[in-house]
Formats: sequence, structure tokens, C-alpha cells
Amino acid sequence: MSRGSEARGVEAAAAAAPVDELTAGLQNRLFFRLYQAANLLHKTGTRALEAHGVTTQQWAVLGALADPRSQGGIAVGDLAALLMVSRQNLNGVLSRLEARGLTERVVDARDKRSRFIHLTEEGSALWIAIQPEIGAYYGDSVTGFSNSDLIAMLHYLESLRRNFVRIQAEQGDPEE
Amino acid sequence: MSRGSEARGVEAAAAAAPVDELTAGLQNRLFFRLYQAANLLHKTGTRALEAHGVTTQQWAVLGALADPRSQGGIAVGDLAALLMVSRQNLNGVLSRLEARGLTERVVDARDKRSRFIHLTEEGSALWIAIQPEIGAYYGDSVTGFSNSDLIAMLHYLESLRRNFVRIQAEQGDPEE
DNA sequence: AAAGTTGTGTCAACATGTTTACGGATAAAT
DNA sequence: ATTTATCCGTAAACATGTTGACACAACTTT
Repeated sequence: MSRGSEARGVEAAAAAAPVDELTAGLQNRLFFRLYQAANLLHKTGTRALEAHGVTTQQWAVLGALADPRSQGGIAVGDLAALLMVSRQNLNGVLSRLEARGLTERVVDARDKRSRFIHLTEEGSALWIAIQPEIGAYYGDSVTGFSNSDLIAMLHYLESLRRNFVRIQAEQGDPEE
Repeated sequence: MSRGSEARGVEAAAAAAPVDELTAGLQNRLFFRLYQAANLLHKTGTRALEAHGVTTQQWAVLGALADPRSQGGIAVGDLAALLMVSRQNLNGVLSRLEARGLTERVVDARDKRSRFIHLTEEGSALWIAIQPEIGAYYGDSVTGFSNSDLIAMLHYLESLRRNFVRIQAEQGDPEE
């Protein structure tokens, strides 16, 4: 999380550290960049769709609901797990989307405890309408990336995510 | 932001899209993974340092202040720019750190408008004390990554970040 | 049938982020 | 010297995230 450690160097090989200085420096910079990139993703992404009043978090939800795998709706708990977000937080986002008439909660006939979230007509229309803007924003954000670069970075992010999920389980996450 | 588009396929080459389906699908998945990874970073990272009551955002700040380049303090505006965060938000984090006696605001002698933020003795001690935990957490998060992998991913994140910064400027960011 | 488990919704407290806006102090420019 | 610009702090309103705790309905198990 700190800015690099290039300027350290002096006490390089001291105290038999668990990882060497090079690796530690790379890790520090990697996580700091991830932190910066995440902040900028939400800031610039939300601003890119400002005209539609949709935040990055909201299109993550809309996108998940528009996915073919969510045909007929997706349960709240499953959606929260997919987005890696708490149920309480998701509820807030869903409330705002519902207030705009973009999503609905429908009680499952088989298991009446479960609510299936799905897009309304308006939600579907909005999702389709904002695709060009989303595409333009994505394209702009990965300027200079070839498909190979996209695949490589996707792979790294997926590895990182999997490690995070494992850590979360090891930390005894209640939602696991 | 949506879950992949592997299940689309049917209307593949329709409407002369600006980018092909493959690229669009990769971008969708890339940003969704980034969103997930960012959420998990804060959740698992903050929990990893729960015993010290330090959040990921707070160690980003502490790390920046502990950096040799911040010797003698760093101006609030510069720190906000470094963290890619608004001045108003940074103020809140700094207030909490100050309340715990970890950081201080010192008026610059040359430019009395400017406040130099720097670590207190306690802040420095805490930063040093949590290094093992941070290192362990980082190492755990990048399990399976070689140094080459770290460098490659760091490079991709840096490219992405640079694109975000450019977009932010194009969007007419007031803080630019 | 009674007891336990599960899925949701909600409330509260907190930390993090954004935006717009204003005020005060100081520096820089005319 | 007066205007102008810059840096900082603060306030307010909002969206996003966390946690813990409770309540209710409904499914499952005994």
C-alpha cells in the first residue's frame, strides 16, 4: 500500500526477511496501484455514465441481472456472493434501483423465503441503452491493450481474486 | 461490469460494432474482476489488520507518509493526488488518524497556506509494527505469483491507471 | 408438532468515497 | 495596494462498503 521502496536499499539483506526486498517492493507497489486503480474506476466510470445517473456499482448489478445466466432472476444471496458484497449493502443498491423502477423483487414460488431479483422492462431498456457508453469507456480505459494483454491481465486478476476468496474463508467469513 | 458474455455468441457479427465480440467480452470480464478484487482487497485487508484497527485506506496513507520521499511531510493536496482521492475524503481519514495520534498537520514555514502531514512517533512505530502482518497478507494474496508475474501485473495496472488519469483529465476534473 | 436452520429485510454505527459550495488565510500578480 | 489565484478546512447530501444484531417467514429435521 505504500509507494515503492526503490529508495530503501541500504538495509537490504537484514534480519532474514520472509521475502526478499525485490519481491516486497513489487508487492507494495502492486497493491498501491490496485488501490489507485479501484478509486479511479469508480470515479471516472460513474462520471462517464453521469448522464444516465448510473454508478459503477449499479451497472455491475444491472450487468449481472442482464446476463443470460440470470434468466428468470437471481436470489439476493447469490447476487451478493457474485458481486463479493454484503447482503446489507446490496439491499441498499437494490432499493435505489427499485425506486427508479429498474429492478424488481419477486418471491420464488418454490421457496417463498427466496426473492428473485430481475430487471424490469425499463431496466432492460436502460441496460441496452447504455451499452455504447460502457463500451466506449471500457475501450478508452484499456487503450494500448491487445487482446493478449486483456487475457493476461484478466488471468492475473482472477488469480488475485481467488486468493482473496481463500483468505476470506480462512478469516472465517460469516457469509461463506 | 457484467459477468462474461460467453453465452451470447448468436448475434456475433451484427451491426458493425466498434469492437469485436471477443474484445468486448474480455473487457466486460476484466472490469468485473477488477470490481470484485477491489471489494475483496478492502474487506480481507482491513480484517487482516483488524487487531490494530487499521483499514486498507489508512495504511495507504501511513505507507505514503513513511516513504522516504515524504521526509519532512507532504502537503495535503499532493497526498490526495497521490492516493487518487478527493481532498475532502482525505481530510476525514486524516482526522481519524490524528485522533489516534498517528499523524500531525504542520504549517509550512515558507507557504503558510500549506500543511505538511507527517507521521508522529506513534505513527512511525505503528507502521513498523504492522509490517510483518502487511507482508504476510500481501504474500498470501499473491500466492502463485512469480516476480515476473508481479512485474507484469504491475505494468498492466500502471497502464490502466494512466488511462484512468487521462480520462479523468478529459472529463474536466476540477482537481486536475 | 416442536425444534432447528435458512433466506430476507432492516436498523444502527462506522469508514470510505463522490459532489457542490463556502469561508479564511496566504501568496502572487497587476 | 487591490485584485486574483491557491491551499486548506468544513459542511451537506449522497452512494458505497463493513460489521453486528434482531425479526420474520418458511423450509427441514427430528
